[in-house]
Amino acid sequence: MARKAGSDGSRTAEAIRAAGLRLIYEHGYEGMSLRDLAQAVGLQPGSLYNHIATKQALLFELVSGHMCALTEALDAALAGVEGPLARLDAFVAFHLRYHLDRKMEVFVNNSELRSLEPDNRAAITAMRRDYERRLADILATGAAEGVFVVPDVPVTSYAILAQLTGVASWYQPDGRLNAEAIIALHRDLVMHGLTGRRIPTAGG
Amino acid sequence: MARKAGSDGSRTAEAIRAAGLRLIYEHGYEGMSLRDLAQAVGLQPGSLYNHIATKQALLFELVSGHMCALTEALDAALAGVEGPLARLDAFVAFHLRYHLDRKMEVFVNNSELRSLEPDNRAAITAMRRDYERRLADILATGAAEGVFVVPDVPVTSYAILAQLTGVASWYQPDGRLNAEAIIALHRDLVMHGLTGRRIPTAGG
DNA sequence: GTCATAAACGAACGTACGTTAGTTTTTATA
DNA sequence: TATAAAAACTAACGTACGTTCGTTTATGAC
Repeated sequence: MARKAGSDGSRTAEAIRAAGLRLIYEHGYEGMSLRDLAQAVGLQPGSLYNHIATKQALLFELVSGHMCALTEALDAALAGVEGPLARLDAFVAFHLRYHLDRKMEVFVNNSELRSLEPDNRAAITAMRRDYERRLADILATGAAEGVFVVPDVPVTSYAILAQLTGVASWYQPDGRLNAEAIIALHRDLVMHGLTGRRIPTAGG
Repeated sequence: MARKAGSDGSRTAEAIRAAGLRLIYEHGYEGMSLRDLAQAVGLQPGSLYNHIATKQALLFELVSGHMCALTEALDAALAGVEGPLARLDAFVAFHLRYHLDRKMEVFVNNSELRSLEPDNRAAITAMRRDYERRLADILATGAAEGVFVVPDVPVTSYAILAQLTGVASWYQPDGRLNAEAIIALHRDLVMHGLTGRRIPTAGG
């Protein structure tokens, strides 16, 4: 046997990325063997190299792809939203909604930074800073306008991000609370935490 | 060569645990080889087996040891503290202080649960639930007394825990803010988030 | 219809892995 | 001081790893 009937490079590449994400999520980067990955997509191990350069390159693709999509989607969600209160509200809702359905991406991004080679890790770290800066800017503006109480912008933004991102580690789509309820709960926690007073929300 | 002069079993075992924690933190459980570990403590690979049963047993020892010490220390910190406000305050301060200096333990506990064999993972998960229940109890009591606004106890406790535990991922002892400032910032965030009003603190 | 290329195959290379076994030397007990 | 136990050694077992190589078959452009 050689090339299979109906085989399509882009579809195979996508299947490799999907199975790779799942296997790294389940076993870790070092714990996933390329033989396991090949079997998951129905290939021989060597055939993977028609679609990936190295195992390390696959990890970097997965992690950087997630960061790119995340930042791009955030910018779209914040476009046209004015004022620190509304922008923070939009940030919280976006970040939660985006992370609720991507628990594998989130876990891999947080636990496998150490498995990236130095240059790759530096690139991802820069992308994370870029994303975090958008929240920090909202907090700084709100603090300057007297809307938020922010004793320290970087630490406060880390605290908020940790709280929101943490949802990905326990959320189940068929769980007790639906996504909207979870978002509302976190928005209140964050808003009250920063303003020290209850904020009336449109939803009631 | 055989047994070394001055060698002491308990001291070697402790060195193995310390080096094992660091290596798992740096390379992950699968990424740490027992040959690396042996070299880190100045032994031949086979000699490790005088002190550990298997590589898996070492991981379980590290993770469960951390959870035991954490829960025990929390109970000591909460002993005699009365009332949900004071108990939440004590919980936040304790959890942060304990995690600030243990970033390796925290990371390993959060990222290597998947590397535990099923029985071991179940045991650790039970210990985590036991710890989390203590926070949930504080929140439930506070909500019943009308001190806290808690639309959902489990999700709120996850949110608070994620926020506090996240500090371990970026904190540096020689960083810009000292531990006390970080604790104060998070205590305010949590307290205002739950009460919707500013709480005067003893420290000002 | 020809033919370059894409996409798969089977087989292997060299290395590293967790673990076991048997041996040797130090320490502690009586 | 004899001796059992502790704690190290050397050596090796069988397996699995990431990756490379040459080959084979299907696809798509002219």
